[in-house]
Amino acid sequence: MPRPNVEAERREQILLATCAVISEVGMHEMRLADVAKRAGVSSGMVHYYFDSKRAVLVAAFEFNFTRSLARRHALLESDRAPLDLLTRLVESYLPDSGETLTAWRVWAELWAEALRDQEFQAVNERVYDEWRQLVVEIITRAQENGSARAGDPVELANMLIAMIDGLAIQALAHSSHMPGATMRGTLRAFIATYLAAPACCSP
Amino acid sequence: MPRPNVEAERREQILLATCAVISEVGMHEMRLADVAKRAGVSSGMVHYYFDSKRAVLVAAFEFNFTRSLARRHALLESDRAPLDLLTRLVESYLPDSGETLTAWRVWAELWAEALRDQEFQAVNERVYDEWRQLVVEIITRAQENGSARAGDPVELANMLIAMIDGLAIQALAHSSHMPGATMRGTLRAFIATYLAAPACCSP
Amino acid sequence: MPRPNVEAERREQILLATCAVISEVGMHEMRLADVAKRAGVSSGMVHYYFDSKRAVLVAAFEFNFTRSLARRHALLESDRAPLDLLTRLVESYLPDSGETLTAWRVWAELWAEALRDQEFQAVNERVYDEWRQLVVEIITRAQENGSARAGDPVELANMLIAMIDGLAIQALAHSSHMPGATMRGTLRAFIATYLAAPACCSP
Amino acid sequence: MPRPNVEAERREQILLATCAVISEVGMHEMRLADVAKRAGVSSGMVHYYFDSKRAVLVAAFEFNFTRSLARRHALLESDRAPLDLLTRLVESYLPDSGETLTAWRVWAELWAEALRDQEFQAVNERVYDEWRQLVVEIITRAQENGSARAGDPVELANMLIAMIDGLAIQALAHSSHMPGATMRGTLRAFIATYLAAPACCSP
DNA sequence: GATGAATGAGCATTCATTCAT
DNA sequence: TATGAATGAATGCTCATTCAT
Repeated sequence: MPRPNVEAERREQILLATCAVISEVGMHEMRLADVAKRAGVSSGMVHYYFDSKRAVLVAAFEFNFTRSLARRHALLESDRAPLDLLTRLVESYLPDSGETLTAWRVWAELWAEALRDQEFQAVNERVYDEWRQLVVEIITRAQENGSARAGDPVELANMLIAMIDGLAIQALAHSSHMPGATMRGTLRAFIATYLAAPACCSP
Repeated sequence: MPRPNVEAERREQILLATCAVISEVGMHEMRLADVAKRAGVSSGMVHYYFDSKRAVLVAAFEFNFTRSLARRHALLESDRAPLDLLTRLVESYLPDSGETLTAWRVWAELWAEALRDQEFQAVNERVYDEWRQLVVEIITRAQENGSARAGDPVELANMLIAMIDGLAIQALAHSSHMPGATMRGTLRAFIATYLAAPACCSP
Repeated sequence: MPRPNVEAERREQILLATCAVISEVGMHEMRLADVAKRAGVSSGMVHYYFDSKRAVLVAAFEFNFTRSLARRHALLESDRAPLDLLTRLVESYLPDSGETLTAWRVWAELWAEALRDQEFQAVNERVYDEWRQLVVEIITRAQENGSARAGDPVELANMLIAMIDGLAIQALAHSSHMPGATMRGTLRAFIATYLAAPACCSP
Repeated sequence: MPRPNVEAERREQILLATCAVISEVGMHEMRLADVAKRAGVSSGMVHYYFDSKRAVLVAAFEFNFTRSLARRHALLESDRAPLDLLTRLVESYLPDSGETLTAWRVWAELWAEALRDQEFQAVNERVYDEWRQLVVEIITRAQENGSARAGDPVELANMLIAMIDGLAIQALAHSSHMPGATMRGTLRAFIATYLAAPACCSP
């Protein structure tokens, strides 16, 4: 009696292993044999569920993003004040802890490859926009309750998420000029002194 | 009679070709045979001047940065007002024109690889800090003449250059949400509304 | 359902081809592609069963010795008088016939390489000592039944096997001064006039 | 004013270096660049004096033998009793000291290659026969003065020199069963108990 | 569904040889 | 004589992919 959804189970098993291997050695050094071994399946199995290495990678990038959001589900569903939520959300992306670090490294691989690969560009476009919209919405809510400065929320969101990415790259590359603390401080400063509404003018 | 500097000439010839190939196909798909062909030399010659493919890559990353700065030499030596200089400098990095685009793509490859390779990390650390210092100095001069807001110039520089990088990644990945114009507008907005001193208060 | 011993079969197939190629062109000119072609397998298959060319060579040297002994199994198990057995054994090593010639050439390659390679030294030590012990035992039995002269059987064996090797080298190098007949005659003379007990003195 | 015999000088310089390198890494791993560096000349120079790597090797093998004999000139010209001379000559070939060890290693390379190379076979034939004749003459003189047993001196010489070679191979391969002392003892025993005339029968 | 044996195209690297100087 | 820059053919090894079982 075939167990239901053995397919979904196997695919997740393989994609989890894929993300781990990408994070450790990069997508170019990643061998399907390593993925198979890590997932505890045979190499033939990987090809049974995915047409090619590239297909595994594409699926893994999507999977990486989906899990990344899922890990923040509780935070996003909490009823914190928008700017507080934004701060906590941003800080949850500091590339220091285990899962976040792995996810960042997978992200970085996707970016590098998306420079010249249309399929990866499409993945980036889709998931990165989902992430942008999330930030836009929070900023909009913050503007609505007066805690954020006025201005195009998309532009403000782009500033913030681009800054996160740029800082993360240096942090991930172990730059001595960008330890986690500096990254956190820089982002906090940006939110507090730029995104937040000026504490002025009140009577 | 030793031929003068044939070595320096050959190395530059090879590194120029290397950057072009990295930009086109990425460092992993780059073949030394392609580099040789593009440089118009034999494959053996590449190994005559460089120990390995990796050595070629490391040298190419340094070379890419050095040329990048050199292209901006005239701009940097001009006697523009600091904030104007900063704006023009930043805009010179919009990844649209030929050489700048090539340089960005090479940069992006270095970053992706620096996540897990110490030698590339060292290159990134060295050249990225040189770039950061350049921006820090301009911001400091702007603060000194009152055109930039107060605050830690290093933190302000980090915000700006991280934002440039993050926006550039999306632009380079051909995200429809980040065309060149949007990138330019976002950076201009950041400089004008955040870095620039508030145009207030003057009598 | 695992196919039975496909591995052992494939390895033997490859090692047989390896010995043939070593014999023909030497271990340094031997190409894994030649081995693969001769074994009727793909080049990748050779690497599937052996880690490296060196690993193939080491295994081939052992294989060469093992087969060499196996070919003499019937002779060694026969119930000939020890000295007669020794004579026939020695003569079976005249490097004239097909398989013996091939085996000698492989041996010679091992020796030359063992001068400066520890791994090959270990192989030589192991298999050459097995060969020495075989001769020692036969000489000992000959001494026990009075057909061989007294003396340290190991020293006598070393004299004999060293002489075989030294003569074989010249024979293999096609020296006009050491045709097969001369080699045979020299070894017979040594056994008859030195190893054999003096036929004297009996009352 | 060209110095006379700069050619002879250069050739010797190169051949000396060649023998050293062959002894250290073998003729197949020997690089002409290594030889040039060791000889203190440019790589182009080696090809100026020798047509090819093979030509260097052939010359080096001859050179190796000639020097080997030259080192024993004083011994051979001494007026020792033939059997004493033979013993000392044989012992001078124990592969332990510096120059003798080097010479043996070069010899061994020649042999291995002579198995399948006609040019090297010719070199071996020529110099090995010179060596054999030397031993034949000493044995003949020993027989003439009654110190050596009767018998075909060529066959006796072949036994002796083959035994030397066979023992040397194991000694050179660092076999734990054939240290220098064992090799010496075995050769002494052969000369004393086989080559020497039986000490019997004297009145 | 699942396995793993088998394939073979592809590439960095080495080095004898050449030749302009 | 002498140099060393330049060549390019040659090969061990990797790994995505296939497919018989």
